[in-house]
Amino acid sequence: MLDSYRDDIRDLDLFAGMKQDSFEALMRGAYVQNFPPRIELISEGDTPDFLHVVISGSVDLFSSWNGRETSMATVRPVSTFILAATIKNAPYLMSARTLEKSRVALLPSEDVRAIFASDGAFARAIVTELAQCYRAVVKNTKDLKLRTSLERLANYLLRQQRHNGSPEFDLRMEKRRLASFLGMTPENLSRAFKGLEPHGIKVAGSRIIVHDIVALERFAKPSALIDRYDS
Amino acid sequence: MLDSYRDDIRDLDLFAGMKQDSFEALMRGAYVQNFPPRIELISEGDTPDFLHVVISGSVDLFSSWNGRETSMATVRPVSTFILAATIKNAPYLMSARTLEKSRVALLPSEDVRAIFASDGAFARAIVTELAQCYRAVVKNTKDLKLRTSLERLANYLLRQQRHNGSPEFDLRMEKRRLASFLGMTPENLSRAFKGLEPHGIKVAGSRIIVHDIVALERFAKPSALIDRYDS
DNA sequence: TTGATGGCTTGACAATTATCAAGCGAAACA
DNA sequence: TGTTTCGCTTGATAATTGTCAAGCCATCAA
Repeated sequence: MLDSYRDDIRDLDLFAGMKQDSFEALMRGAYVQNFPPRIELISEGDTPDFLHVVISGSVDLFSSWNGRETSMATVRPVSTFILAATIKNAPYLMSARTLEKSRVALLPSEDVRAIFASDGAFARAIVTELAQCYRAVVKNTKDLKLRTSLERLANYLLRQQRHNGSPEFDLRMEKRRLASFLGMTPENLSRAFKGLEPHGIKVAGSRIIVHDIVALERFAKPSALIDRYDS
Repeated sequence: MLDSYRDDIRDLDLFAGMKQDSFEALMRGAYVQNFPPRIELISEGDTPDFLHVVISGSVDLFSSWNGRETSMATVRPVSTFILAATIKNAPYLMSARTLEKSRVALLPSEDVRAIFASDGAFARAIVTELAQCYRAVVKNTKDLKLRTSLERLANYLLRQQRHNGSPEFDLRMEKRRLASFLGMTPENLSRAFKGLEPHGIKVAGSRIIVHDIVALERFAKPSALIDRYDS
């Protein structure tokens, strides 16, 4: 594996504090692979062979049931995904596919579990990571259960706006996938954008302009306990 | 603290493997308290002072936003709640209230974090617990996003039926709270029960009779990756 | 017993969201 | 350059879900 990839991985909170021996043991069986867009990396129900680390590109986590499909999350570099399944050695609950050309490091699950068992610092880092993931999913559940789709979109745009720091930004994903992520149909999303125009939003293709943040916040009523990535 | 409570706690997976020293240190600052029904134990947004362990009774975890409220989970003995917030020392994302007269052990958060940092076995047990919780919430999200309310109710009843082992059982919670947990209104739940009558369900008050499991399963299409508590 | 309470149910209606079909328009391709 | 493709949008309609109001019924207390 290229040193630069190795350094990217080492810099992740998950791997930064572990013993050098452990890290090297983990890297020994690891390898990096390049994938074209729209390749399914893992399928829900499968048993985890590898812990995945997205080095570049991006990955969609999604789930299916009864012919329906929903986007659960987007994984962007540099971060891992499907840690919980790897640790528990339990079937994946979500599938993953590349959204674009992506580079992914694959760390054998057995190695991850072995080192988890022997390296206390690694175990503690996993705790922090899982606690973070858990809280993110809880926030998402609150978003889904307590808000209408219009409110979810409004708050999503506020989070993006805050993240970008600018009142004008591009959606970083297809609208159809955003719709799925927010738990609505593409048609409904299209109408929701229209519905936010009286609340300070202008849309031109994938370009979003928040021309009245105060109005948008008045409508969206963002909450730290749902919308903040930290905390 | 009574030895029997101490033993109950020690028997939890979370505490079973830790060093005896660590456990005793944890118990030193811990105490048990009795609460009447409908007492709010913690409020979302607060900073975690204690890790809670329900010894007897039951506790509702719920969240609010903009005057709306939703039930997120029920905690039954013997198990802990709000572990992630305690470990991260981050604000509670959910509130908790007793559903009935309950006995709860309170373990000071600082002690939990200190021992988490020093006892590797405890850290590993926390990983397992958090991974479990994370996966439970992911399943819940899939349930919410991929199913209609009628399908959610049908699958909920199948899970209960499986759990009880009998085709006939009592709902263990108020219908209004079940409705909230399933992400619907009480009125809608009432109609959903009616809607399941053609699919093998009979309802008499809080008594549920699954008189045609095959029909119910044909409608509900349960999935291990959403509906199984294990895996 | 009587009355009050509160959860549950029902009906009527409204809001939200999904579905289906058609058309638009930008990007990709021959 | 023209054609195709595909995501997005729009309109019409249907299904789902929520809201409001009223009534039922079991429980509990006076």
